[in-house]
Amino acid sequence: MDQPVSELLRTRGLRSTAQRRAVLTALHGHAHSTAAELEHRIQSADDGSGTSGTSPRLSRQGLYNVLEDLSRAALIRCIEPAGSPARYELRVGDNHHHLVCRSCGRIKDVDCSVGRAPCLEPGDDAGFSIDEAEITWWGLCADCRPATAQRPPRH
Amino acid sequence: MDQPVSELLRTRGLRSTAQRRAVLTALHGHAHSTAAELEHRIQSADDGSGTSGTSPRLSRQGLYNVLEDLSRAALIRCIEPAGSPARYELRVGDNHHHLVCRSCGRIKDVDCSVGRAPCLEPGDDAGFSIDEAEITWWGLCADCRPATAQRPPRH
DNA sequence: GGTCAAAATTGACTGTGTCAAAACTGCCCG
DNA sequence: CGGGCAGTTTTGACACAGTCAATTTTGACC
Repeated sequence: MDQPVSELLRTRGLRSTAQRRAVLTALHGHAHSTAAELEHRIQSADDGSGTSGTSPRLSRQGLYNVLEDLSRAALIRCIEPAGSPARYELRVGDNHHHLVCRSCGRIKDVDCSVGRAPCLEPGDDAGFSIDEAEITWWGLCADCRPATAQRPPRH
Repeated sequence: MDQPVSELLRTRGLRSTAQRRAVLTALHGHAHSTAAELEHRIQSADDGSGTSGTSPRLSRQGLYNVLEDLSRAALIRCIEPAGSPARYELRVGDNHHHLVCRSCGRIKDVDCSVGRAPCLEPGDDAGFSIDEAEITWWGLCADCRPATAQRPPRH
């Protein structure tokens, strides 16, 4: 089960190391993890696969190195919502966007209707050559919204 | 010349203090300043107005308090582009967006064609009640773009 | 299996921002 | 026009996220 991950790494010109495999598998099913969350998930448990893949030791610096290498290889993507440490996800290359709850910080992916970056053009590009439009929607998720606002007020 | 600022503060329910006036005036002509930049600008010089307004002492904590108070009063706005400390600006309430240079960090305002938040709706709001769409365009400014890319390639 | 560049670890360190308690000061009131 | 006090600011310690540089370890090719 680790074989595909190893090959994925090598096809991107990266060595297959236990640390890199661990970060990639730790991200499965845990989109938008912070570095600290990944660190805990990797250090305090095996990778949950039940197979031979036990977790390696992983230093903080090592984690940051891995995250940068994987980002540069476009195997993961990093987002930095205001007020949050950097978060990482496996969804890459589809130029999707994010919905963030102002209260609990929950993050939801939002498909990009255009699909490729930049999906949106500014009215005036001020001479920039733009390669990406990053969109973050802010609001309250269903759980955090006060009951009185669950339905839009009718005035 | 300080009178209007004082009144502005009071009309928003905030006391007019030397520190708050200094932050507001330090932001004039210096949009997208970081807290550190404001701190230096206020501590190391008078306010540049040439009038009686000399700068007060301002502690770091005091600066952060002021920035939070002014933000809550909607007198300033805070943005946090990925990879940058928080930045502050006086343009408020027009739901404008930002263009950021990946190389030098230069930030340009981009008018919002819709004008009021949220100017954009996600395809699926996942049950959130959305109040703002924050858009950041990423690219290279004219100064940072390599010469060969100054004109779009013609293939 | 040997070799060596690539990758990981170690430990100190920086920048940005926060907490809590004490001191100060605008501004209202008499 | 001076007292009083809630609202502000200062002080100093601290936390968090991330970075730097030097050393050690390791993956993968021969």
